[in-house]
Amino acid sequence: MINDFKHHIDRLRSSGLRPTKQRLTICKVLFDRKDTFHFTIDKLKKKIEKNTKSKISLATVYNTVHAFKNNGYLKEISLQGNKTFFDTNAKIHHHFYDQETGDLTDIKNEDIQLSKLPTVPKGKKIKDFEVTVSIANSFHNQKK
Amino acid sequence: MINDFKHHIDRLRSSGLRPTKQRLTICKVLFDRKDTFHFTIDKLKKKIEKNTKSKISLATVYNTVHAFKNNGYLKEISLQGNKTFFDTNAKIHHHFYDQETGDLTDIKNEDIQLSKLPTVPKGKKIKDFEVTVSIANSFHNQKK
DNA sequence: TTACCTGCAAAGAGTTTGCAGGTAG
DNA sequence: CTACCTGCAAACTCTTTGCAGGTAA
Repeated sequence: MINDFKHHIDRLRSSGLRPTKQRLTICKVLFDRKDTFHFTIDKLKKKIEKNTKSKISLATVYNTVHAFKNNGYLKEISLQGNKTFFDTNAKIHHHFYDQETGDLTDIKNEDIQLSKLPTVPKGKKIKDFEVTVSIANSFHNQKK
Repeated sequence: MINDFKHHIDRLRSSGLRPTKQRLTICKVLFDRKDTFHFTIDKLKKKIEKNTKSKISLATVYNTVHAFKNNGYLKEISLQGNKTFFDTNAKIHHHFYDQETGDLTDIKNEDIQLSKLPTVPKGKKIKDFEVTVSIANSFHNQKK
């Protein structure tokens, strides 16, 4: 369904974001796919440039990703390390994190179950929760 | 029990780490306390300098914290954002993360319960898992 | 004496910001 | 026309690295 941007245009407008060429490209890369997509800003920028065979400004990618996150299109993932990952699946779900390769994969919601959640501090409300399961090869020494 | 470093010296030696003045100071700040301590490298450096009224090199704090982490004295916490937090509680446990203040507090192990863990990819083993519960004031708008 | 450790400064990686020019409505 | 958006470059923050001098064993 090439050049079918209507859906994306409507969504952007409904969030008060102008449907610019760059934003529509980003929407296409992020959301016109079956699988969920885990990415860093840099990886996304490279993917866009590969797909479109043209350049996009880093600042634009940052701005757009943050706008999409603030509007609930994307979710930022909690991870060790100082790289920021985002996920096109904005619903509550969980991840395997491979300590050796850095790979991130979704855990299907039915494959993990919290039977008890703690009571939250007074005046606060649970906004989200996230389980990260760190994995490695069986022979891996965790100390390094 | 001021100046009682024996316990720390023994532990450092058993990990192949020389018990230097700086490392003992860091041990004292991190482990001679009842409560668990959540910190960034920078926060730890400032705390050390306040306690000892003298300077310590940033590189030394980094080196030491990483050595302690690799030897299992400390645990790195999975969080959103690009700041690295460590925890003096190296056992499996979980956190509340306050989206507004950035505060991190422990969730007691008995207050949270996973009744089901997913099967891991072939050849891999679970090394750790961590639940992060994001909280905010009840009137907080998650989109910002 | 030798291997390891510390401190300093420089370099690196990732992210944010300021602003001039461009574009959607 | 006006507010918003993009691209560039500079600035910032956090982390890592190289190396000379110092210290534990």
